[in-house]
Amino acid sequence: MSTNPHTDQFPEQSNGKTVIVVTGPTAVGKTAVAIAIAKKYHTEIISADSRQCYKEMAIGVARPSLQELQTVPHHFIASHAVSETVNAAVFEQYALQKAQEIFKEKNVLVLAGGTGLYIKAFCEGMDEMPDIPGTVRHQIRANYEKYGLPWLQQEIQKKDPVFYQHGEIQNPHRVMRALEVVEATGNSIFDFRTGTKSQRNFQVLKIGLTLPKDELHRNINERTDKMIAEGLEEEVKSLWQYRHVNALQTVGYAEMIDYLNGNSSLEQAIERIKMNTRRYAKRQMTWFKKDQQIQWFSPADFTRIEAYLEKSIR
RNA sequence: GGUGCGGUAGCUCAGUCGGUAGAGCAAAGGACUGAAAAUCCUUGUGUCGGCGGUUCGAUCCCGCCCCACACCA
Repeated sequence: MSTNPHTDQFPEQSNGKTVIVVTGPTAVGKTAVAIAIAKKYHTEIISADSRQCYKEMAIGVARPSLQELQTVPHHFIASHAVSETVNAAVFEQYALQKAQEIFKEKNVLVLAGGTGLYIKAFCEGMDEMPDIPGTVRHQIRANYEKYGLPWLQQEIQKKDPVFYQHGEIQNPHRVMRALEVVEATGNSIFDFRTGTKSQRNFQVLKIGLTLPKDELHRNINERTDKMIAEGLEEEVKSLWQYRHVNALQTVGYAEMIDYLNGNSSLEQAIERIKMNTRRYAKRQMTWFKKDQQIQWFSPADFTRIEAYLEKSIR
């Protein structure tokens, strides 16, 4: 009998290939551990970070250093433009494609990052969803800007009463998504969400990194101060024309934009970056705690991580 | 030293015509399948500065003390 459910993930399909997921809250120390694992297995890293993929954003998203990026090949880092549309589905396709390429030469690869939804999309897949014409999406957003949440709720009640009853109707993002799906297809978004997990032809091992809260907060504070010292303000200024795109709706950027708009002092902006990063880390932990496949380690405990991997990789 | 104004939740403050108190922010918990570093939901007991007094009953009134700020000497 097995004492470890994770090694039994996809017994038939594992095919001798293994994806080592390295995840955990922001500023916990994922980069160093991921690189150490990748070096040990002479393989590559696919980032699972929804912000480090933008080539114009480096300082504020804590992109790995040039030296780190040269040590081990990285993918989905500085790979897209801030003006491009990147989302969980785009990531799934991109990462799966990269994984296939890497698996031609190697038996192991590392997927490292803190975006829980992206990791889930990679490991379990997402349901097939219809393409939404850009005009439909823009029209809905424009109306939301103009008339607010009540308009969205009214529309969804008319067009998708089931969602109105069971969906998150306080959440503008979710209502807009549901609305664009009914408008484009005539069907409720619930009809497309089957929740079936895709079978992958690789074994998945999930390593979660965690630290006591006070240590994590110290890391966050130090890293924020470092970002400022390295020129976050200049980076944000250089992206000024993009300040409204989704990529810039990011901790570190939003607060600096506020400051540059004259809505706060630099000191206030820095404090708010630290605070919002703490909150982000908390939200990440809320997501990860539910994932029973994750094996938790301290980032400093590489010996135990190695031992776990050695006994689990097939 | 004198006068004035304060001392209420981690912070900023409201309030109780005397019946043991409430907002914002912070914080905590949670949700989340095409914006996810986003977005959304839930949660408010604290010697009402200290010690006495009046009162059936004081955080509220009275006295003294401590602390902060301002002004006058």
